[in-house]
Amino acid sequence: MDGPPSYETVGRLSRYRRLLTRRVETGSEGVYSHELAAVAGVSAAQVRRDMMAVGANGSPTRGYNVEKLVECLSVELDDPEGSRAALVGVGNLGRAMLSFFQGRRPKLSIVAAFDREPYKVGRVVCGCRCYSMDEMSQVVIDKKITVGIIAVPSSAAQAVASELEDAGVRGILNFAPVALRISPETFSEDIDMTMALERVAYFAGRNS
Amino acid sequence: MDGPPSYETVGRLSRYRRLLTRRVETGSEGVYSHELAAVAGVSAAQVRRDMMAVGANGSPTRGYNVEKLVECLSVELDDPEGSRAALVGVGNLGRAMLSFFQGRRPKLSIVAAFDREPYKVGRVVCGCRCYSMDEMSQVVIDKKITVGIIAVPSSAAQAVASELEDAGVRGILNFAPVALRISPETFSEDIDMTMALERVAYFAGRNS
DNA sequence: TAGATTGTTAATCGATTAACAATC
DNA sequence: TAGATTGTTAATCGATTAACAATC
Repeated sequence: MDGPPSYETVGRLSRYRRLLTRRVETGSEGVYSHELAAVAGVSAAQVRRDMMAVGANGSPTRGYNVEKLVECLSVELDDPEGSRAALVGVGNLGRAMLSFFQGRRPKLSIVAAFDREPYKVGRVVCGCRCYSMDEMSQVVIDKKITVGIIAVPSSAAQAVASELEDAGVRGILNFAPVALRISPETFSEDIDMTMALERVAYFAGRNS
Repeated sequence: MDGPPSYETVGRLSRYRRLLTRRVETGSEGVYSHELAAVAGVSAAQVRRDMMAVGANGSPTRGYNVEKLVECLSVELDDPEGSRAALVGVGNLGRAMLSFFQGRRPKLSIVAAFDREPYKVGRVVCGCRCYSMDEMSQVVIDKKITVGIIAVPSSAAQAVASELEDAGVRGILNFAPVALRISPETFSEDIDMTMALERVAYFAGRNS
């Protein structure tokens, strides 16, 4: 395993960090790969491999030092200058994202929200100011926003994605069930909840 | 490719169906693998392979008949008796799920919602009745619910999962960022939005 | 017919797991 | 020391892609 961590690896690193952060609070010192594996729902070999990827090392007798590990994971995951995200679409889903993220991570925060509805503009939702769609490009530029969250109806998603990209956004989390046409330099991840629910329904009971 | 369709395949099948349903409305007759591939964001070879999995076949001159294809996909994806889902946790995310699903699919519907808050109980949200948590097991049994959506805080997720399982649920869509301990007969899919956003931030601009 | 596409197998690719010497 | 765990390589596994004969 050389080269940068893969898509899957980064997801697990994020998960490990959250789990370990809880563990720091309970005051535990060390953690073995099989312990972290159990709470994360992966194999112990996978954990050790991922630890290699971030250059963390442990001791055969004490396992990995929890605090050091959180530090290692943060060095890998966080941009030292921090990342700022914009939310586009302040519907139920958008508000869910805002409340999930409410000051969770010091190095990653949602610093602006945008909505088409005039009555939402100017309001502060979950600690985040809501701007009009017209202000989007300017705010994204001014606040040096590099991450966009698309939580608008499918019909509007492509236009929003293009505008975000033009304003400098280089990573998009897209909840609209459409394939975005974006430049290969921009990373995008799609979360399609309808698809996920259909899949769960499909497999429900089928693996019995 | 034999055996049942994989996790990834089922996801794509669901996506294909949605895309094709739109296409039926516009009245197109046939679709080539490369066309469907383009809108779905996958390769043409992948589409043809997936078509094999559902036993659909096309013509070298006209491609796949769109209506037939939707039918084939539905035969594979839908339970003939329909599937009923329960939503647990009527917060922002829960309401987002309800509004996404509002009578979208005839064979898959959210037929009950549950929440701890007394003021939500008895109300109808997005066409779905909200019950108290105490009624959960009974309603799940009575309505023959087989799919559960967990949109409650992490601290409550495991208890909800266990109770759903005991009441007969065999598929769980879990939005809480915890690894659920459930029986191997129950299928579960996790959607971890915080992890997804951290991952997007990580890769933003890094693949340039 | 000529040409593009389908259906299917073999090759490739990447991620996960197994195995085990080195270590504490 | 004896025993469990780490760090790392090789083996496995599964999914995607390439290739191409068959087809319309």
